Amino acid sequence: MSGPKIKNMEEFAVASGVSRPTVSKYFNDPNSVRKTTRAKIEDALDHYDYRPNIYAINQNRRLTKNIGIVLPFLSDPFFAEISRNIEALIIAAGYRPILLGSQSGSEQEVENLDSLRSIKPAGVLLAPLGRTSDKSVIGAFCKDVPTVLFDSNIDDMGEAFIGSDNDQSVALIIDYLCRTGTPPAFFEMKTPTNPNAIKRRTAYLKTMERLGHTPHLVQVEGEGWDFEAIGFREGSRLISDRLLSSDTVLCSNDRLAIGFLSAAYELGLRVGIGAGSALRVAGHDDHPFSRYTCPTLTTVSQDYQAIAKASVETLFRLIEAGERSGTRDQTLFKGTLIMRESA
Amino acid sequence: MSGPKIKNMEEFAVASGVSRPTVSKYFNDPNSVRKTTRAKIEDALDHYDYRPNIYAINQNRRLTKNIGIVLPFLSDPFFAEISRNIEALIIAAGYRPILLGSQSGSEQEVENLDSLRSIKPAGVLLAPLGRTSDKSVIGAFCKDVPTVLFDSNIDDMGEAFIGSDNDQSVALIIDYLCRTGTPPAFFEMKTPTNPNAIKRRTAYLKTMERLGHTPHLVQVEGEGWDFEAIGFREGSRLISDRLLSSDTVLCSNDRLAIGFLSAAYELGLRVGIGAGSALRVAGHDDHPFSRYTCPTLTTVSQDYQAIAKASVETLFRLIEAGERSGTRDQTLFKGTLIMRESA
DNA sequence: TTTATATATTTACGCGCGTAAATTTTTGTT
DNA sequence: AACAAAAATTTACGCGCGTAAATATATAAA
Repeated sequence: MSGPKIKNMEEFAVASGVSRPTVSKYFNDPNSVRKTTRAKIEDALDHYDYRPNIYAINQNRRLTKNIGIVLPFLSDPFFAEISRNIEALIIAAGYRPILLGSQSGSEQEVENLDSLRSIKPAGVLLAPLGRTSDKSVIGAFCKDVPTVLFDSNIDDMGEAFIGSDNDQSVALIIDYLCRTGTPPAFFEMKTPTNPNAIKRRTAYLKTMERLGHTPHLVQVEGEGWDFEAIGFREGSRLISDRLLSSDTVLCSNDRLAIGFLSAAYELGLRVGIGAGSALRVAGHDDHPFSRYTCPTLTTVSQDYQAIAKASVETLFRLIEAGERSGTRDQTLFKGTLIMRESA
Repeated sequence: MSGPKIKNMEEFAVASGVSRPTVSKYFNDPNSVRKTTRAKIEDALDHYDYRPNIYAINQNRRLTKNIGIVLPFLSDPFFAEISRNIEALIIAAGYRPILLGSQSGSEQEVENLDSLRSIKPAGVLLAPLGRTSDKSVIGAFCKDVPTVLFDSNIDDMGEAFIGSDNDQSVALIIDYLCRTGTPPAFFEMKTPTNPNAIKRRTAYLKTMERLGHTPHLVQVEGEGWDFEAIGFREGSRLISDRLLSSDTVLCSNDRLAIGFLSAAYELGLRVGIGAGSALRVAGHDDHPFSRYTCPTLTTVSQDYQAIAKASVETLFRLIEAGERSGTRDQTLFKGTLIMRESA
């Protein structure tokens, strides 16, 4: 790590006793050069610490080693967890993750794709905003850049979709709730922010019908990503005004449930499965915090790791194939029932 | 947005009827060209949609428009919130934020700085791991790249430090707790992961001494960033085994407190300020979730927005000055007492 | 050893843009 | 209308690297 400063690949080639094109080849893929040559280069590498100029590399390669990751909202623990997993896998594969969040809406989503385009990424992992996404822009982008959609599907866009099976997971928890008590009402936002909400609503209606129960949607006002606040505010209102038609509430996601539970606690309403409880509350996602609510939250887990792993692997398969497959795979992971104290 | 495809600045210059160097000047700073020229360019801009190649630009500029942001842990809600604020400010200033997390330790922190270096950033905002950071590497980095430290200080490194005043905030909440009940024990990890923990411990000891109370440190085992789990596990143990010497517990941060509260709830121990409560629990940070715990968490807030704003502004002042100031500013924001139900 | 094959070297060009210097054109002032 | 100042143009070079083609050398099999 000492020696005179190395300015560029030319100088480094001289220092290592190898020609520049060969050095270039090495950095492109260390295994593409002979063992003895590799040794020379790597020997020089820990004498002179040199790194090829990233911009010069990317300017001349048609494809970079950049992988774009576009998420609806970086601060949501679900997406934070997903992105952590995805980033680790991308780095392990020798690529560079570029993480972008579309928090302020579809304009920013478009802007994110635009700025990714100018970065010439090898591929992109996109969790679209969903309902509010600009479909035509996303469609055009997917045509130009190998893109795998995850978390939230948009029909026929991207080369594949990886997500969780909302039909299955919602049916699973409804089934459980019905077996152990009153059929649940469904607590959600009227115009939901998070991508899977509509799917879950539909799944709720379908499952209730199948089981022969009358569905009951509780659709509350609220916008943005501050779900706990919405769950708390609207939960308080529903409880105080006795607007709940069932003693069992299934929330569209755990963050709403967290707010709801907090409201119930504050109003002295006892939540849980035990005798003496007036209300059961369940969620969806197995959010990192759902095991620390009071009472702990019964929910359906999404398999974060599996979704991350499958998404990354699918994208790399796509990149390495170098061509579009023609078909569009959909992989849906099943949810698992997480039985805790709240329902 | 139509017309024939534009490949490079040369072609775009022809299309807009302006010379290439002038176009280059425009993209560098739109206000540096005459109004009529700017009009021509911007006119062409929405006919031909062209964006300069980012890699070619950055290769030739000694300084890019990239700003690095290095955080200890991206999934921690505190850092998620901080980064959201910082990113918005950087984009608003016409720069490009590059967000990196050092979750797996000091090696990754070093790697992050290394990879930032190769990106020729105009400046870097660094929230170091703290105790475990490799000081010599960080010191060398700060010499080469304009760097502002925030959240966690390392003596004499970087051009400035922005953080919160742990002495003040810890004193504030201890003062409150003492006025309203028993002096608090201090609940923390024996070898803390998060950067400010040691400062808070010291502040606790100092304040207790000043107030004439015997301090009581409750230092528990645990590693990593899963603070809620540690708070829950160790909280359960302390409560079950009656190891708490005080009926008031101040947690080193809100996430530990969240786990602790959950443990207390599960064990049927009533937490709060009201009569009939056996324990008071307080936290530190005003974590986004602390208002939804049961009971809601009394804590000291850190001014996320102020820290983000001051950090970014300090960095830009540094960048625009173009030189090192010689002095090293420290800005410490005061905490505010957030009185809720838990203490 | 000879021979076929794999790998390295030499040479040369191009990527898209920043930027400097000299020159020409435009602008605003008197 | 004349002039100085400001801005645009022309010309030319360089950044650090990818990559292609022709050639030379090293390796492994015969």
